[in-house]
Amino acid sequence: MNTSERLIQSTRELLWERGYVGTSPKAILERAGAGQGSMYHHFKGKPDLALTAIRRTAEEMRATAEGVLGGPGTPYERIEAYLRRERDVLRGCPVGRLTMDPDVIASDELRAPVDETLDWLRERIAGIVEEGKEQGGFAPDLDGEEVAAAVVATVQGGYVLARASGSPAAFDAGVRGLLSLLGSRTA
Amino acid sequence: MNTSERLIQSTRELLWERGYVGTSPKAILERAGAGQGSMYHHFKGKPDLALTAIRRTAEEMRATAEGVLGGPGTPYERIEAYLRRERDVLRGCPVGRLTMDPDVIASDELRAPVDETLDWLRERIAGIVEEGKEQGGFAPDLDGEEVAAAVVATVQGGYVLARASGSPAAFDAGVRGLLSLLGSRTA
DNA sequence: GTCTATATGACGATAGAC
DNA sequence: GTCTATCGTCATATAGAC
Repeated sequence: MNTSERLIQSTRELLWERGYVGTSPKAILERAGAGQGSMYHHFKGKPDLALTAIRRTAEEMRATAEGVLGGPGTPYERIEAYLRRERDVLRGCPVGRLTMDPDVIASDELRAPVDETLDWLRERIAGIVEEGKEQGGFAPDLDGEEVAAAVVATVQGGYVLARASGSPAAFDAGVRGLLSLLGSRTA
Repeated sequence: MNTSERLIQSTRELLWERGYVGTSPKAILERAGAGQGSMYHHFKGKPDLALTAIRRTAEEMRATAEGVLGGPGTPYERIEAYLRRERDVLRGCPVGRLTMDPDVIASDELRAPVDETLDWLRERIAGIVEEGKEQGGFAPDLDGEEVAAAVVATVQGGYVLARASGSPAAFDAGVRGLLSLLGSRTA
């Protein structure tokens, strides 16, 4: 892996672990095994490198989600598969956690990939719910966008509960709770 | 308000806006209109002041939630009131946001009030769900703890969606989505 | 391209005057 | 109790050698 790529990967890891405000160029360089000069040769500065890293992470998360949501099964099963997919729960969501970062929220450019990713996810799930309504799997009075927002929020909030308690149990409980409500609205 | 109290209030505001890592003693002092000496006279340092501030915020959040959850109405109505209660959605949750702060998670002492508050909230709501099951308002196959986790997660995750998009709409959609699922399980 | 050296200011804390 | 002065370190970036 070349230096530029190592810088991006190190930044992705640190943004996930410590957020934007908590990540210093120095820490990135140490992890990447590079000197100051390399970073400022390949990138304009910390925001530029972070933007590249965030875009990469966002792309990857989208691909992972699509792998489950676009898989086989009924609409309910695909949403269940998304909710139950294996996660490193205590690490939190590498995209969602950035919404708690003041510098990310203050910058339209840094916030954009976060917004686009979560928006895409909600739309994707909303479409699946609508599909389920047509097929008769989901109750026709459900609103796809609303249920999708609840699904994504349960995941994002599940990370919060898990990290607060230091255990993935609360995440899993929330998922089971939502599925128990959703499952009863299926045929 | 005395200096000690001003320091606590300023810290509470900054922790909400910028988190622990993003809040410097200097910023606290400027907002409180105090000098360095005052802070180190009243508190041992940044972690000590932050702990005091977090405990205060946690207490207040608990009281606010109890005001709604302990109010009148059926179990469903009280949970609905909690979910729909007025919030400054784009500011996020002053307690939940701390779970994304690496230094808070790394310190058992700083994490404790966060954990206790969210845990209390889940237990409180779980009890209301169980109450609803006994009264026949909620379907008997529901698990109180699981539904409670889904309720709290929807709120915490709703903040994430709202902040990502820069609009409270996604929070409201998630709440409506969850209520539409929960409402159909009531008598 | 990558490195080290350097600059400027911020971070978190201490010392000691008043 | 509150203030200013000072400290050693880190954050972010630039300069310029190799």
